[in-house]
Amino acid sequence: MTDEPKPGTSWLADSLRQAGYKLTAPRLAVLRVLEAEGEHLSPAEVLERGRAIYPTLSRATVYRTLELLTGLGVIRPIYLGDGGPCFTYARGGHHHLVCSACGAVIEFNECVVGELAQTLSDQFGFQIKSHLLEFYGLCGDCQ
Amino acid sequence: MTDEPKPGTSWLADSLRQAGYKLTAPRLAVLRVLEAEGEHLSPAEVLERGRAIYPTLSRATVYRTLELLTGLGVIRPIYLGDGGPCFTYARGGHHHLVCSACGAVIEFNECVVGELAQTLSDQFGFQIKSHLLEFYGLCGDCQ
DNA sequence: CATTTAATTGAGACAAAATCTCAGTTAGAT
DNA sequence: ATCTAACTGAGATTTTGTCTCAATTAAATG
Ligand SMILES: [Zn+2]
Ligand SMILES: [Zn+2]
Ligand SMILES: [Zn+2]
Ligand SMILES: [Zn+2]
Repeated sequence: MTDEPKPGTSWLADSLRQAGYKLTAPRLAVLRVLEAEGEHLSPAEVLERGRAIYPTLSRATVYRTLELLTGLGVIRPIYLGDGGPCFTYARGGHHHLVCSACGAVIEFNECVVGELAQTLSDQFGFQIKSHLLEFYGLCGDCQ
Repeated sequence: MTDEPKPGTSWLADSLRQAGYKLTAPRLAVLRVLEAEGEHLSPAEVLERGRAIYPTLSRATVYRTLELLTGLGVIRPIYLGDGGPCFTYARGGHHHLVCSACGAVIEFNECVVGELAQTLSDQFGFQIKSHLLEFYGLCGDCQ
């Protein structure tokens, strides 16, 4: 028989477990939501989708779990200019062009911060896990 | 007689006027607050300080004015990890090291995105006015 | 497997932040 | 001076986030 895909085997779940937290059903629901679409999810969206998996999931647990994962540095909040915060994986980089006028967000891939990250790491004794590079301005349509 | 320093003569005021908006007393109060300390101001702080200048300033007007200036691309919201958004001038760059665990924010000055900005500008037809570069990780104390 | 215990939970009260409505006011054009 | 669309404050309303507490539960232990 092949190994059954145990629940709680993922980067996020491992992070929680290694930090000594319990892997409860409500938490696993939140993790599954984040893993299914780990980009730009607002707390409200996490709650809504999480309840599709675990119907009694409470708002408080969503906030508590997001806070927990943020503190562990595996996800992090960002603002996209359209209102409240949303959460994304805190791994590697996120690169956006954001239009001040219409709110459009374009993602790009070129990244130029590798060396700087190393320099800052040394200079400030900071252990860098991820970064966000955003340019603000006007998109073609809005100029 | 020398020219009296007319109200409504500033980068922010000029932006509003040129876009065809009225320069009202409540708006000027908000502008004065932003100009006095144009960094990292939350809407609540803007309201509080604005009322020291124009006592009946309303919360709604603060939000409306911040939204207006954001749409014009002269200020913009950023998230510092400590709660809600705050607003800063949308001119030049902002550079932060943010600790995921304790929320500490360190500012740095080295900037490496000039060329990339030009490239993206050309590639996407985007008119870039400002940028935000943030590194996330653990500060020396929290490692 | 049964017991134990501290971590975690949901519900709902609560607080804070943001949005909306509308009658009255005003900047700026004419 | 007049006019009018833009703008305003007050307060109702909605949305978002926090807190408390009794009940539940994961996981360690024997
Ligand atoms: Zn646009
Ligand atoms: Zn990058
Ligand atoms: Zn720290
Ligand atoms: Zn820069």
